[in-house]
Amino acid sequence: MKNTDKTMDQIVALCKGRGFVYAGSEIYGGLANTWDYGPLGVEFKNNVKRAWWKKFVQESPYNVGLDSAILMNPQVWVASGHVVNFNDPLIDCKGCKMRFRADKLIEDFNKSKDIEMLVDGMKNEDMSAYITDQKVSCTNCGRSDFTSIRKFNMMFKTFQGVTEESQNEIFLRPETAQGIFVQFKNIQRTSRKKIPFGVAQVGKSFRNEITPGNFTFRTREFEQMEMEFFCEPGTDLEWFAYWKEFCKNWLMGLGMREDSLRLRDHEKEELSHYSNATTDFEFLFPFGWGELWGIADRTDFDLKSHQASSGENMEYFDQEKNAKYTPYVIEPSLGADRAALAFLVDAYDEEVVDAEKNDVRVVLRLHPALAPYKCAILPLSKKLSDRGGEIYTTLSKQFMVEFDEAGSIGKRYRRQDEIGTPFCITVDFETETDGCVTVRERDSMAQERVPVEGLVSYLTEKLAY
RNA sequence: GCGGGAGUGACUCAGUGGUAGAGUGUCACCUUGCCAAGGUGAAAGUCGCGAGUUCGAAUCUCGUCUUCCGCUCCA
Repeated sequence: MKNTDKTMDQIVALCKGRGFVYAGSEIYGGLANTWDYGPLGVEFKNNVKRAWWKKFVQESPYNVGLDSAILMNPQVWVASGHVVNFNDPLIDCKGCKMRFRADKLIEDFNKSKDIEMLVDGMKNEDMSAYITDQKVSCTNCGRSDFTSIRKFNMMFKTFQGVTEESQNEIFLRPETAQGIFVQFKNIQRTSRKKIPFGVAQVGKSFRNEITPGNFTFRTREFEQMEMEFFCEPGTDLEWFAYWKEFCKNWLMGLGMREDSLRLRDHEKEELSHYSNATTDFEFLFPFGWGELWGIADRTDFDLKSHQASSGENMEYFDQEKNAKYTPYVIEPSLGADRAALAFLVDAYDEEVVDAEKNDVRVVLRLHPALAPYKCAILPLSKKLSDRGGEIYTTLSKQFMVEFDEAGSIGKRYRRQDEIGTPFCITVDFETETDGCVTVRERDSMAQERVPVEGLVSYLTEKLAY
């Protein structure tokens, strides 16, 4: 089943119906584009994050972790360029009330007139003047009568301080990366890491997106899994290629399908102000290709900015080479919610069992490492519940497992298939005499007889990744 | 913000003026002994909210809120 044959509605329905993701604040009518991860969703998303951490921190000889604060000194965002650059110049057509991004409007206008011009970096006043002078017209109604340009900063603001007079305006971080940069010296010193090394972080970020949507794909509150990899200038492109491959392998290792993924290198003109190479990992969602993972060579932009802004020396001293330099940075930045959604979409499958009876088996073919439950214990009869309960107690010390004795065995298999449980264990009447249970595998539906004593090691081996 | 849809039990919907119904799902009991839908029963909705018209509103009118899709993107 191809991803484009699926609909987001199917995914959303499954998520809500089985407790992966609910709409936020639902009893109050909701709050647009907020989502809560339910009992299965939190397991699943945690597994995604855990798998990432395992690959990028635990198993990596280069990397260490960090968990920095969401609230930071506002000066951080001045230095990073977010105060200046992280806002969109919005402009409204007075005629039809359509809203545009001023730079986009000019670009589209120029394109239609075959005018070559660099719009990026234009000041708002200049854009305003250009729009008036050139009689740039509204792409919707054709009139050229616009409001002035208003800046729309995408950072969430809040206030710190108890009394109103003492309150300081601060921001919720729009990316986790800066937390890493500002702690670069501390981390380097205390971890005794030598360049090249990386710092990984998982955490919430907030962006006041003008257009959120597509379920959990673009939300204003989201979770990132970012790494900043510090390397010697000149070796950055090499490392860029290395991490690109590394990231791809991680996705493939967790069962992402090859035809769901494509890599797109940014053109020179497309690169952001801090980058000299960027590659987007795009995933084929039911609504089309969407960015999943951005890998950027951020050069020494951030460390240099913070050094200039804070006065703190951010250089690294290479003992071996007896040289001082500001490291270059490779940043693979992945959205945890997006990654989770991508794996979910990829895994979703409908299997027609009997077309005449309209019988469809929904299977979530999740990689076992990502599945909320690793295994379900299903006693064939309620008379076997006690034995099943004992097995549950044993296994639950090692794995996230479920126990279900309600309904026919077939129905219970279906329930587990739908939430991606890779293994089901049935306790039957032979269990008492031969000490074995039947382990049934989700995708192949193959069954195997396994001794109860050997279950933990059996599953451990099966679940290793 | 603009344009267009939509709000009835958890889900899908029926009900167009006489004060709510079905299927699915959930739960209990029985049945079932390895791949859904067998039986009996139960819980669950002030029909988004407010006002108006009317003897009477889920149903008509107005307002309001929420949500979804599209538009301005890039984790």
